Amino acid sequence: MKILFCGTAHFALPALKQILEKWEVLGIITQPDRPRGRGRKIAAPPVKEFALDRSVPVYQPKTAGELIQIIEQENLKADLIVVVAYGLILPARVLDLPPLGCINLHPSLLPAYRGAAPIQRAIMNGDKITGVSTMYLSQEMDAGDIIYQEKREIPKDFTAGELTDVLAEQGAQLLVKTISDLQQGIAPRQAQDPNQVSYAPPLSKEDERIIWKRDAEGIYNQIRGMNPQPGAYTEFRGRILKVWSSQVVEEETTGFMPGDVVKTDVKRGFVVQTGSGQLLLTEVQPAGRPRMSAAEFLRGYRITAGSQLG
RNA sequence: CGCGGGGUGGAGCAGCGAUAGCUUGUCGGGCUCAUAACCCGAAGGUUGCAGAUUCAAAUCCUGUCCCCGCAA
Repeated sequence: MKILFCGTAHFALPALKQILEKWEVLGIITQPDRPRGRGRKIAAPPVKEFALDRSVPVYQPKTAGELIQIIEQENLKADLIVVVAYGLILPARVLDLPPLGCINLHPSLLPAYRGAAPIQRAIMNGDKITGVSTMYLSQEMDAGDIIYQEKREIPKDFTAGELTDVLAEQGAQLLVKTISDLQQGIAPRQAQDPNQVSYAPPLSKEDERIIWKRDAEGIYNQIRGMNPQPGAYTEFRGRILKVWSSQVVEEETTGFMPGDVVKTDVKRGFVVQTGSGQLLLTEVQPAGRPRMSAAEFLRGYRITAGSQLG
C-alpha cells in the first residue's frame, strides 16, 4: 500500500516514523521553510528535518493549488493520504483522490476541541480526560467521520509539552491500527455528534497573559497549558515575566490584592495572591534572560512581600 | 540586515571612567531540642573574546561569539 504523508509539527513525528517502518511512503508533504524566529532566519519544519536523511521525497507546497500541482506532476498515486499536524487544509479535489481516502490524527476526543490547540486548551480547562482520534478528512476542519478513538488521562500536573509527547506516541499507535484496518477493509466509520462539538482556537496573546483576578487553580492550569510554548506571562517592573511553573498553595495570609506578592521563600519561590487562593511561582523567566527557578529570581531581583505583578 | 534586552566570583543581580559590591551557595567555627533560624570568620572574579581611546575601563568606541524577550 502506498501512502502520501502530510505533516509539519513535532507531533507528527512518531506517526511518521511508524508509517515509514510499515508502509511504502511515496512522499512527505510539509509546510515550506519560512523565515521565523529572531533574526528572521529561514527554518525548516520538524517533519522536514526528520525526513531529510530518509530516502523519501519531501515536497513543500505553499498553497493548496501547488499541492494539487505536485501530486499531478509527480504522479503521486497514493492509496491513502495521512495527515498529521500539517497546518494546511487539503483541497476537496485531493480528498477524493486516494481509493482508501484521506485520514487524520487529532489529539482530542472529537468532536470536542476541533481546531489548532486542543492539547493546550484541554489542560487550560483543567480537563482530566482527553484522547486521540483518527478520522476521515472532510472539507470542514476536524469535522470528518471518526474511525477510532482512545482515551487518555491527564495527570493533574502535566504540562502541554508532556501531554503532547504522550498523545503523539499513543496517536501513532492508533494510526497504525487505523491504517491497517483500513487496508483490510474492516475500519469503522462514525459520524461526529453535532451537539457535542467544541473548538480549540489557536492561542492568542490574551490567552498567554495571566489575569491575577482569576482563581489560583485556573491560573495554575493556564501556566501548565502554556508550557513549554509559548509561556504564560505577567509583568514585573514594566517588563514581561514569563511564568513556567507554579503550584496552588493554601492561603495563609489575607489583605492582599490579586497580583501582590504575599510571601517569599528562599528555597521554593514566591507566593502571589489571586482572585481566589494563592499561587506559588516556582520557575520564571524575565524578558531577555534564560528561564530560572523562582528562588534564583528572588535573589537577584529583590522581590519582597508587597511587590506587584501584572 | 525586523525591534529590543543581556553576557560581572558556583547561582541570581548591582556597579556604568580611577579600592569590583549585594543576596544566596560553599568551607571553617559558635549558639540552639530544633530550623528555610541566628552569630563570627574564610575561600572564590585576568567583569564572554579581540582590538581601540585614556594617566586610568567592568564602565566609552569598534569588531566578534553566545543567551534571551517581542514580532513573524
